[in-house]
Amino acid sequence: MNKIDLQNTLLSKSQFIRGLQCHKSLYLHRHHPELRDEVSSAQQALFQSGQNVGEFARELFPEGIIIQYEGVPLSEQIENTAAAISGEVDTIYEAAFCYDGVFIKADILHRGRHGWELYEVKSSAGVKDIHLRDVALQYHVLTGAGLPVSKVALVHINNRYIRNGAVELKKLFTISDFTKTVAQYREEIISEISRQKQMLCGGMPAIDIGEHCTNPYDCDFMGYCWQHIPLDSIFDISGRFAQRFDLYRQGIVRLADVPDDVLSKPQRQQKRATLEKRNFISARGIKRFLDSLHYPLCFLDFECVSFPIPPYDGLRPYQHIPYQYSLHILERDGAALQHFEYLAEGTADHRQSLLEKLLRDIPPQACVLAYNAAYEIGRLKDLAAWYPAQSKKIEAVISSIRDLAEPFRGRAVYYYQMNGSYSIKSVLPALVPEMSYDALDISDGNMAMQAFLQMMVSSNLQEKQRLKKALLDYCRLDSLGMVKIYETLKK
DNA sequence: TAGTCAAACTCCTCGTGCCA
DNA sequence: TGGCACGAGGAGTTTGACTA
Repeated sequence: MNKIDLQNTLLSKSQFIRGLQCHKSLYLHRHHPELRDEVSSAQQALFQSGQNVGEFARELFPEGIIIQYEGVPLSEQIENTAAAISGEVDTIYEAAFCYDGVFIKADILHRGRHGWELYEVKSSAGVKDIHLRDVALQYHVLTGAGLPVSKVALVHINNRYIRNGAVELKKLFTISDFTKTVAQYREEIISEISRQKQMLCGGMPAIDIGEHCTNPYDCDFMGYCWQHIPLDSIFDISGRFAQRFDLYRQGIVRLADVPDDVLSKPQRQQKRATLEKRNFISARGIKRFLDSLHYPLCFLDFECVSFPIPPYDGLRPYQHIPYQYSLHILERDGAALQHFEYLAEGTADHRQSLLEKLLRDIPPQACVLAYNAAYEIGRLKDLAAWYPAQSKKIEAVISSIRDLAEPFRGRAVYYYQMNGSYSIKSVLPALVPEMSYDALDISDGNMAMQAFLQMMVSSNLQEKQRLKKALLDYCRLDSLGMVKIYETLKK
């Protein structure tokens, strides 16, 4: 979008939504965009996936024209939209309008029997309150600009749809009619636009941090607004802690000042461990867990990818598809560690070959350890449903799975460096400081998913090899990290 | 973005004790 | 015996943390 044009436009739709969440965020976005937090690559990937859904949904109303916006001034986009409306065109994608100082782009605009129908596409699996305000704003602008609007609808993913053959758009997407609902928001939208315009003409609004910083979205300026929060604050307390902001407003910010009686038992443990820099270890709890294991021990970690639009038959939207695993095997105490792995290559459906290799790699009668095993169990159950002929073998693996996170979730082991978290990304550096994700190109599952997608589409052989190595390194570290955690527990 | 799980929370039922 | 208050315990719901 043209920057100069944006400055001339008082509000864009995304800015209005931002302002609904917090006026200060909108003010900073307009006057101090340099203070924005860095957007992670994983967030960018998610944003891009949302865009793809929007483009895919256009096929619900095919043969429309698109209002180009790359490098095109806003005024020209609006003129092109007006020309399309007055012509013979029945469907317009990215139609541009401006009214009341607000600029919007409508995902899909379709000429219906009784007027124009507005379809806003969301990649989520359901309708959220913020979506209604989004379309209410668009309705306000469209009708204000003189367009007769007969229908306002939200198009979102139907996550119960199961692909069977070519994607059936009418089943993949749910279209919910909110024509009557948006009218109820009219007064609210008009007064909010006025409030936001007034605010932008003045100084920065004095809005303190609060629940609005993360609801409905994480604010881009948290790094700026939250800089006065010290290390070891009430915001580091993990788990449910509804009084967080009540205490903050009473001036209680430091973890040390939080009264014990408002904390749960694990939270009190976290507070004590953090303040006294001490670890809590229950030898009995560890023994109970270790006694439930037996050799050969398999340490399994899956990496998965998911798409809003299912790429293969039998898949639901956003269902996780395993594309990689790393498996370390310890045959007996003191034996050499064996390693097996699988990484899909190319765009073909690789689920069956992954499953077959996995079932070959896991020895019979093994005890399989996974970290937060519910995730691995879920993927194995999916594989059993996709390939019923293998379901007995898969069920046997599932019944042998033990969760390595158990001693940490149950707080039999708590290191103060874990900061209330029991994820492997917190536990491993605390227990085994020499093992770190920092040195890797890929340091979490989202990055791995993005790298895998890049690897699939990249035509550069060198880049493919680099991504392949990074993916294998990352997944190997997860399962090897589990081995190290197990060894530390044994000590 | 979704799904899963466990913990925390809420709500309800039931038992107990007290009093009139 | 009935009415009320209170607490314990269970069931159901919500939330947060986790995975990708």
